Amino acid sequence: MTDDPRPGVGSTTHTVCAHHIAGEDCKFCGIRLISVCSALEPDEWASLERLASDVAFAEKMPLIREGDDSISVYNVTSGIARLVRTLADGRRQVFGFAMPGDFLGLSLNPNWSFSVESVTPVTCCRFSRQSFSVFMDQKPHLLKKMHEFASHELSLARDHMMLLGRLSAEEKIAAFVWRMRQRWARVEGHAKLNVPLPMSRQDIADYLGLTIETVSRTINHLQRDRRLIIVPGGIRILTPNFFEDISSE
Amino acid sequence: MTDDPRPGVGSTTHTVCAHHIAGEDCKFCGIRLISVCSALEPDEWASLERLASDVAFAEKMPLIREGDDSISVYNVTSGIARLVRTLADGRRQVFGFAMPGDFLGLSLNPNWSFSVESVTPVTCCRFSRQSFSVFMDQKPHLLKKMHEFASHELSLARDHMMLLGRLSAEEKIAAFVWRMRQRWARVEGHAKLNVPLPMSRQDIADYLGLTIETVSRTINHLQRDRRLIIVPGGIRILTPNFFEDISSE
DNA sequence: GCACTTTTTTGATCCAGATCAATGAAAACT
DNA sequence: AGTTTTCATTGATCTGGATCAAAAAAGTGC
Repeated sequence: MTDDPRPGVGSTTHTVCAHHIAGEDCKFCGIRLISVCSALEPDEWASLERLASDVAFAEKMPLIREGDDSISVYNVTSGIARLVRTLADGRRQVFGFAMPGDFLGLSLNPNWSFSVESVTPVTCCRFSRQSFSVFMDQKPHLLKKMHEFASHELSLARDHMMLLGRLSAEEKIAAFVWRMRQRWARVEGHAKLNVPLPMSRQDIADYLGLTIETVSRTINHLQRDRRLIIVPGGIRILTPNFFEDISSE
Repeated sequence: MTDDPRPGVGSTTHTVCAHHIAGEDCKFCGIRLISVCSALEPDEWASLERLASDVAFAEKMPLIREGDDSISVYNVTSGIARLVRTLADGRRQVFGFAMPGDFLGLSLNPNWSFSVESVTPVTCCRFSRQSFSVFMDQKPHLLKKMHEFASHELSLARDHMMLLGRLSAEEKIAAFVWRMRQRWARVEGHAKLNVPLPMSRQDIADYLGLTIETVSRTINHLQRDRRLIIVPGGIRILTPNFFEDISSE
């Protein structure tokens, strides 16, 4: 085990999925302002901190398995993970990508209805569902924030239904690129034309209800049309208006 | 105006979308046990009642228009309505069907991100968003129930993403029929093999990401295979296992 | 009842995206 | 450096569901 201070780097191996990091301080947490914790006053962090443990996952590791009891809930602090459900015959649907500030376990269900797998190395702030639930019952602000997060997710889910049901392959890819740009903007505080896409083409296909071949062809077609450039680890947007128009239509 | 006692019948005309019904009593409300109101104690109903007004809509009337300010929120007490978004070029996606016990306005957004239109005559219990929000802040049980409803909707939305992204036309229709059966069971207290489908083929198509022709052909194909029978206003399931298996796969 | 509108069904044809099949390119390992 | 594995790209072909077109059925109003 190395002592590389970067989250998720050197802190795990391929044989160990997750390990505990000495509890860090909410005051220094990079996502405190964009996560559900933003509902809490500084003096409330101390009590929440006592319930939390930090965990790190190497890339391509399961954080949560569909059907498992929901023993823990998580606040993603770094990295990116996919929410996914697989049918008996292997067909897969990716519901979304969890990024820093996202909460896993918004619903109060006793077990998970989807799996979560790290795409990059991921670190999370983990709580036992039980103790988090008790804490929430004592803090109506936090419950209200959880409800805000859940309704925001519901709104994104409906946008995605529109995409899956009614957009063409090109429109799906363009909307996806634009959506990822907005999400990075939230995490990083500003929007860039360079959009990192750390997930595989297969993940993108399963998110958009396409095949890997169609995803590849469509992205390369957009490059040929000078709408974007494929760069290592992502793409660079050349014509923002094109993407914005398709996404807001 | 007639005095037909059935909800939504005779109480509206084609020129008037909605009208107020003399405030009724929560004690006699048929949906009090399945709606968000189930979070409240009998003595709390009185205070909620003071904020409520009953409204009725004729069939095929707009309850809510996408983009409008969210001035009111609604508890559906009878009838069925569709939640729908339309693109500039007319492509339409139906997000779901609101039935008795469903709440419209779970999210705290200041405006609506979809339209709601009555399919059959609909009656609702209406609240001003402002006063409902204040009431909710005073009743953490109610907030918790709202959060439960929102997370349940989110879970249904994810089921629907799987359907839209990865199921075949036949699977979509079968899953839809089974889902409608379960929803009626919740409203009526027991499941039946006769499944009323009051919405048009176009609504079903826009819900499932298909065309009206494919919906018609697929339902008729299932009838030819003796999986169901088309009956006036709906269908009758002949082989429940077939539908259950497809839906739970 | 009969004309008129709307909705559903059925048939013929087409095409966007799936499937099948290599090939290329980048990591990961020896 | 060379070998293996994984992932992305490209090409050829196929097909499920869309589109186009029309007939049948179910409402609606007079």
